[in-house]
Amino acid sequence: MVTVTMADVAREAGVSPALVSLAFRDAYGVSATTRTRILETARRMGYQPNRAASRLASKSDDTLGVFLLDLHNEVFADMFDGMREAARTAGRELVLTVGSIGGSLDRPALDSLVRARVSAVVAGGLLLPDAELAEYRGRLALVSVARVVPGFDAVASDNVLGATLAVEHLVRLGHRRILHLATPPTDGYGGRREGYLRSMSDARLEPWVLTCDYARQAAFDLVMPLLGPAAPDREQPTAIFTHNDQTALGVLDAVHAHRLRVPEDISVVGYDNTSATKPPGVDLTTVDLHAADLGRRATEIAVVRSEDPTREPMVETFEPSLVVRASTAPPPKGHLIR
Amino acid sequence: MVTVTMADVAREAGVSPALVSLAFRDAYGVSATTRTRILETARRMGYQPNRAASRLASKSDDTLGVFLLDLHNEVFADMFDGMREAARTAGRELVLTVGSIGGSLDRPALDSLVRARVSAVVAGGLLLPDAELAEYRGRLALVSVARVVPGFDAVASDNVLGATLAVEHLVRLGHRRILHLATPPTDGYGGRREGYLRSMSDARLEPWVLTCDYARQAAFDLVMPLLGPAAPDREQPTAIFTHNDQTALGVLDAVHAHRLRVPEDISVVGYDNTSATKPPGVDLTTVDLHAADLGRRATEIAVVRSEDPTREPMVETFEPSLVVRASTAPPPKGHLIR
DNA sequence: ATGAAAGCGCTAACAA
DNA sequence: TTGTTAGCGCTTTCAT
Repeated sequence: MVTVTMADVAREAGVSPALVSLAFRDAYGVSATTRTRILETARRMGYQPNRAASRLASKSDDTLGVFLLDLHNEVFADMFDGMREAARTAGRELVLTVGSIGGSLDRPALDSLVRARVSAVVAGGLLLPDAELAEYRGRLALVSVARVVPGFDAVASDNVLGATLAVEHLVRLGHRRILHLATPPTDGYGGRREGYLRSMSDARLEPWVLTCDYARQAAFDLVMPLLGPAAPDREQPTAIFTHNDQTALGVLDAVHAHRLRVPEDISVVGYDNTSATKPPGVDLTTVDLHAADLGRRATEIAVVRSEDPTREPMVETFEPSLVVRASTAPPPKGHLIR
Repeated sequence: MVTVTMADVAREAGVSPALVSLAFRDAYGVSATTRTRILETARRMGYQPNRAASRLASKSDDTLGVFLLDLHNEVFADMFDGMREAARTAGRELVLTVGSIGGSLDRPALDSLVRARVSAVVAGGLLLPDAELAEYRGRLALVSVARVVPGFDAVASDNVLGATLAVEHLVRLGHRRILHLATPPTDGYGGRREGYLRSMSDARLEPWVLTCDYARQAAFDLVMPLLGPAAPDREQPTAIFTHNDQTALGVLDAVHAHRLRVPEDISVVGYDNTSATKPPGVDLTTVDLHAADLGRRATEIAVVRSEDPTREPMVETFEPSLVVRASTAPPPKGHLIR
């Protein structure tokens, strides 16, 4: 591979390397004509600055790191859209690392970003416990998206509110046996479960929580046995509220597998409002996390943070909203009378 | 942010920086005891090597770049799974860049990888024309996934075969009016369209091709007017074969919106075998691209390539396979008699 | 407006 | 087995 260096460009353009550097970062003090000549020469030679070298030489670095938990969950694609938009606006580059559903890749991914010496990291879907994340304090400027991590910046969403909106919607429709598929207990993600429990209690209803992995298949496997005709009638939920859309889709899969109808036989509410919930065939009622907005705002904060690493951590909280679609309706008559 | 350097660790461990460097890359010639002491000290201090510095100092770099077209399309998540597995096996780090559906971000993303001076790039879903990619020859070691790019390594899939499998399956079921939703004409992605045209011709059927963007919504919008009762009967397809799963899902959306049934009223075949096609409610017949396998193999080749940038470009071609599910059946009787 | 020179944190000979 | 030294390709004073 032929690699063009700044010195090559300088020689070709008949100037000093320093001037090329200045021209590329359009600093003041380079005459317009020389600048154009330098840039033109560089373009002709296919020169791209060596980022490793510039990062090393300059104290400040303009690239931001991104961590996303799982590419198979579209909510992270939504977040990324927002991040990219904000990065573009701020003129920052983004380097992406990816975790995995179990959370076992959180650490390797973050360490990789530490090694890359990015000026700040925007992280969506971190699963590492607060205590372990604390080890990164002072070593990595981190902005957490959709989860509050003590000691770090965060752009959060009011999950308690989101769950409350969902449950109250179902209660208002007349549901009483509302099952909640909750995340495995992980630091920072308890809000949806908590909001569910609180709203159920407020409505004087008995809570029913099952813990469920993030994957569609996991929800399917978990719910299948609950819906069979074999299951005792009173145990059948009339509505299921899940902690994310993936699992809601898994629930729909199970419902369809039993040849039951949504919402006539059972109502389903998801969380995240990913695009897969929108199509006519799905039409899922869900809580909109506003993932792109969270990602955008978190990135803006990361920019600020990278310019001033010392200021106090800031936490901004967004409000989710309920998107009512066709997957929710009053429960079947038998259940209403009860 | 406190940043620990190699010199810090060396001082603390009472050795020279060079020895720390050796210890970290567990080279021969460092006594076991010193190595453990060094590593232990480093761990205690939270030291992570500065990758910018090591990349600069060493000619060879062990990180691979990844380009993925679009995070909203799960086929790229599948590819990435394979890439990551291979990278892990080879002990390489991965840095990810993301493009966008229109292809307008291909260049910025690739340039970013050039600036990062990664040793090789594995690219899935490149949309840049062959001629423009040619500019990167000699400047970027590129392994293209699922597309052949002249002058570069590639792990391709036999798209002509894939389309043939799909069409022959439909023809065998008795379909005659088979619509194909093809990609916009882009270098390297003509195979599916070509395979469709050839198989239709072989079956003495009239081809019917509409060009359709990659997105689910685009397919929905395109197909909606074709399925309405208002549409002249003879113009209604009995089967639709799409260039990817996203668009197939869009077709299903449109079919459902018209309250038509799959496969009784119309058959649908997708392409990619992403996980969203598998659930009971979807159960889409599709061509399996084996995306993870492609990604894995491409990454293995990238490793080889980065160790020997001079060898001839190699192209490996995988065979797709047809996954028959519930979205295909013989056409409605009326059409059979015709 | 431009150039010279030092140094960022590492690696890679070469010495010891 | 360990230390010394000279860069890697940039940025950044400081001169000119």
